[in-house]
Amino acid sequence: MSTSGITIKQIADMLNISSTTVSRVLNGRARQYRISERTEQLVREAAEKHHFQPNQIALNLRLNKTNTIGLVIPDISNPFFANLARTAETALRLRDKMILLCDTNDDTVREKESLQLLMGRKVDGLLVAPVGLSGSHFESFTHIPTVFIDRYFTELPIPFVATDNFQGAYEATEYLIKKGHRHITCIQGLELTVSNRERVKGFTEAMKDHGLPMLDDQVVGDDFSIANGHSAMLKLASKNRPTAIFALNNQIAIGAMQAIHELGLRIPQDVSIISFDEQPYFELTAPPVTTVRQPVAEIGEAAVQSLFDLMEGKNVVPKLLPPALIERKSVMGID
Amino acid sequence: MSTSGITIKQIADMLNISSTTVSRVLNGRARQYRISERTEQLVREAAEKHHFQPNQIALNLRLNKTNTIGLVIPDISNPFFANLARTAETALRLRDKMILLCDTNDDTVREKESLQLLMGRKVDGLLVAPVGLSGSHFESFTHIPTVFIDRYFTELPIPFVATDNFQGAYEATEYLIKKGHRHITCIQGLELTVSNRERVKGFTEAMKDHGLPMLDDQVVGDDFSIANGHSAMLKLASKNRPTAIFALNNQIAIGAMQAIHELGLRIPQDVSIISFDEQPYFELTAPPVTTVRQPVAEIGEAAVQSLFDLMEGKNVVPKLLPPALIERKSVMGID
DNA sequence: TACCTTTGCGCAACCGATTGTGCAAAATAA
DNA sequence: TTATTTTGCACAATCGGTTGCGCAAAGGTA
Repeated sequence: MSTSGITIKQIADMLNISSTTVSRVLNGRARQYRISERTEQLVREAAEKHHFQPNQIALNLRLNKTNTIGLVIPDISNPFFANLARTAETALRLRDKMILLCDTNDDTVREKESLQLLMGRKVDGLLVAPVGLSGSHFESFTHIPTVFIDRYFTELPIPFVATDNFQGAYEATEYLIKKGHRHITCIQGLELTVSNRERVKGFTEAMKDHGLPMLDDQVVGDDFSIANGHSAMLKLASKNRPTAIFALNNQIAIGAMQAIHELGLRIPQDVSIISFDEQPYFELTAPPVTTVRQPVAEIGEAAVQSLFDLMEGKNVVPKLLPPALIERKSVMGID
Repeated sequence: MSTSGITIKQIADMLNISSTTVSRVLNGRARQYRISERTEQLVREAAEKHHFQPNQIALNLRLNKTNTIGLVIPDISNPFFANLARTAETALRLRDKMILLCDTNDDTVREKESLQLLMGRKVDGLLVAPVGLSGSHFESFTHIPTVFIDRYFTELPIPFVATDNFQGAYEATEYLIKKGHRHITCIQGLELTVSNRERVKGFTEAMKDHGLPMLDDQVVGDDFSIANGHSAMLKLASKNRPTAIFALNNQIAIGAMQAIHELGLRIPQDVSIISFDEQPYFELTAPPVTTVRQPVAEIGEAAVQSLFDLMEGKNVVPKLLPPALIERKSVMGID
């Protein structure tokens, strides 16, 4: 019935005491400020009876602290980020923080906008998977504790927690090469992201280390979507089809596989595929997909931990967590 | 460099004017309050120069409005809810609202806790996929605009937007029956949710309408997780194995299929399967899975629209959106 | 009785904005 | 010149809490 909860002042008026006293009782400072036991009782009962809930907004303003963390990610519908969000939510809940969610759609404008909005809302900290390669617009944010997740900028003094994308991509590529593949195409995601760049680097480095020439069109595609995987694969098949595809995330892999099926090609006989981002269903596809697993839960938890360390003024070092190759049936050995 | 953004008062002091004037200029009320053009210019320049961003917390308190919506869902890592979250985020961003995200893990305690927290933060509205069958704890929340998504309580005067779960389940079951299946087992999710109950109802109703007896253990399982699908399927296979499985969401389907594979059984020759919740990868599994598609984007958008109608005092009617059966290869015809 | 200590609590400022009202100075009219 | 209107802006309350400090009344001591 109460329109919006009772206030401390209303309780005070009911009991004919000051709001100061009510506040002190409800904050457990009754003893400290010599509030009589009788008054304390009365206050507690009234608060209980009317389901008193302190107005966080007022608290935020007074204490200059919102107990809120901004989570800025490119795509919550991408299971990788959804899982990250979940572990972060859980970890933050344990620490009495809530999440303001921003989905940037990997759009720089939307990202900047989101950061502005979160600043205005005075979040206590930021967890962000940034778009772009330079991160120049983060320099004006150095005063608010920020931890990058999944993507980062090494030239900025902002800690990050991410998969060792280079290593993961290198191993995946090496795996393909050792299986005898020479003509491998990498379908990449958004070029303007560090995770993509590192993966591409791992790919090219492995190719080079094994003496394989990098051809034109050996890295194709332009974002982390299913649609991109799909269209890139269609194009690839129409030309000089590679024997193996390295999909730089789970969405791209789905799209590529859809295209392969549509074309009536078989995996892995006609084309092999390996994907970044392990997902439960990769075990069930036809055939099960060999993937590079990212330690999602570890990333989420470590990021939250780092953020809290940062907020407490501790020194925080960036973390690159090791990926793991999960071998299944989507890559054929050739000779 | 600024520790946390400049305030209206600081601008006022710099220009030797009052914060009132600054506020009025920045709110475009200069003309209305007869601020001179010169003063207006000075204020605008100062604001621009120092990247003035109004403190939303102060605004919230003063205007009694937070431009924040609470999104309360059971599991953000479930792609169904992740997609819902994404469409909601986009729709809300267009309307200048942000999302406070709560993942309840389908736990009543966590849900209540989340609602309390969101109340304290004075969200302008609530989008929630509730746990439980009765929703009694929502009665004390009637004063804050709320729209249920995916799940709901018809006895409460709170509008909802959801799939017509009964119809979807009925059609799926009927499809199995028409394919000749007689021994069908339904692996359900959390019994204490309306969506689950409606789906189970659709299942049993279809069975009854087609004169098929309901046996013991014809509905098994207890939550919407992969683990549940997996363990339920293992148990089912060890006894009197049904010819078809109806998985009540995508996660359960994944788990069940994993189990089927582990057991060395074939889909659909040994056991057919049909799932709720269309997902892109269901097209790629071995075999592609026949599913009931929920109109996720429509639900998300309609829910946000309903919430705004509610906040504007309009009359809002509950919406049950039609599902669609997507036929693939995971159900075998038998005779 | 006079003085000191303890008890119990309230006053008022503050956080950063918005907003109704008031009021001097300047401009205009009579 | 005087009265009136217009211009240009500031004061102070308000939102709902927290917190440093002050102070009267009660109790204790000499």
